[in-house]
Amino acid sequence: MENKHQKAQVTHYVMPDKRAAIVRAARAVFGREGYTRASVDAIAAEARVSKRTIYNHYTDKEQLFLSVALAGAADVTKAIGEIMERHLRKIVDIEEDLIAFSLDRVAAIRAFPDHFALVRTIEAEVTRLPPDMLEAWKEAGPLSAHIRLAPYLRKIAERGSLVIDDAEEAANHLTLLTVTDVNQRSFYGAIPLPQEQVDEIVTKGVRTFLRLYLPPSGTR
Amino acid sequence: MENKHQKAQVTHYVMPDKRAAIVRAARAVFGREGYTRASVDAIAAEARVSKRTIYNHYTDKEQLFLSVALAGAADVTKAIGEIMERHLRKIVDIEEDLIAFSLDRVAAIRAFPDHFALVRTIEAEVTRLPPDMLEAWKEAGPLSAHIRLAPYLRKIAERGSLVIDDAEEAANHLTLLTVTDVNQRSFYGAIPLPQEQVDEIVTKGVRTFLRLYLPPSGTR
DNA sequence: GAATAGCTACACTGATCGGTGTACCCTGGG
DNA sequence: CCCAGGGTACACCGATCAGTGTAGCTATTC
Repeated sequence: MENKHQKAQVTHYVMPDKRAAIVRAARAVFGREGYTRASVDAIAAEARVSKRTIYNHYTDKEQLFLSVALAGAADVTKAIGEIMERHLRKIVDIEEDLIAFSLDRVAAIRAFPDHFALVRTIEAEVTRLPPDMLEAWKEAGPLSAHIRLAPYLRKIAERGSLVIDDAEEAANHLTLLTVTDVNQRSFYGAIPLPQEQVDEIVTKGVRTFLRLYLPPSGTR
Repeated sequence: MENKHQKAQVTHYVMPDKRAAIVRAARAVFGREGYTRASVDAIAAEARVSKRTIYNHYTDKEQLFLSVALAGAADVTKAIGEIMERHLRKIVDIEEDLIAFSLDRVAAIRAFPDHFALVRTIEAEVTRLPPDMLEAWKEAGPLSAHIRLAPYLRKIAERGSLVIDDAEEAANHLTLLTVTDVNQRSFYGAIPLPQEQVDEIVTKGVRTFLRLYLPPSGTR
């Protein structure tokens, strides 16, 4: 236990970014084990931090969990926002761009495996969560992704590439036909789908979406 | 089964359908508390049964859980099969019938609250489940609902009310646009949606489905 | 009326875990 | 040089829980 502060390399007691280490570890352990199974001792070990330190930063196991859940949702929302901006700001080929966007969006889920494992835990614990916390989480996470997609679609429709009257509904449809379908089959990536299957679902999903929203003929 | 030939109220040690009582109680407690939180003592109490009896019927907490999960999936699949048969055998008005079907299908979820609470637990524990058990559960439950819907749609298409080339894909689309949407927003009914909102989602979902699959003009 | 099968009550073990208290240690600042 | 703040190691408490063992009860069957 003392072997770390010996010579050097192990940047241990150096940073007050203990907090960040705790958050990362908690995300991993909560995701891996679920809320009840996850022991604070295990989180402390994974964070290379003493259990006492955790309780100096957080009053509760529950508060730690909620804090981590909210932070993760914000991270993911931000990442997805960037993906939207990257693919949907300028449309070249509507089908290609929507497919590329959706593939990246799906890939984002697999880029945050710990967080989405934790999402499954949240959904399981949903009845035991403080209602205001649940609301806050929904808004920081899943809801915000929806709401932020709509304006992009609206703008694309204004340029004439799509025919949309209810942009939020359209956003919902695109999400259901791609991300939700993949998530449901892969349990948010916990039981991963082969990439080719993901490609197929997303491609077909976007094409189906376009059957709903593509202008009838040659409006450019 | 045997509880009737006794006069008195407390139908306690009368029946060997202890098993049924245990299953019901386990479903409720597992659903309410999640796998880890649920204590075998609590299940025994809820089943009005001694803990020892549970361990005489099931080797394990885990085996009990899996057994209950499989049985519940079968129950729900059967119920949904009946709903399909009731609404989709004979089509009168395709829109009305699909809406009525989907509303009943959504209602079925709220008719088995314990089971779907347990579904959320399964999804959370998915990485800790024996893979063959997960496969068996998927096939007894969610997958089978999909697969059994497709033939109905195919038959409807043969009669000319819909234009479908891939019936399984169409079934998937109908499910995504109605049941999945509702489930996702309500966490499988754990945080219930107001009925009017359910009606709206389902109605719009079916109409969107019909935009995809309704024959172009007057093919009767 | 005896045996059998299923159930119950109850006590117990071993382990885990949330949370706390405490004495000590390291570091940087004045 | 000393002090304060944050970290650590460690021991501890009380509670919960899976699972077992056992002795005794009840009803049915032969």
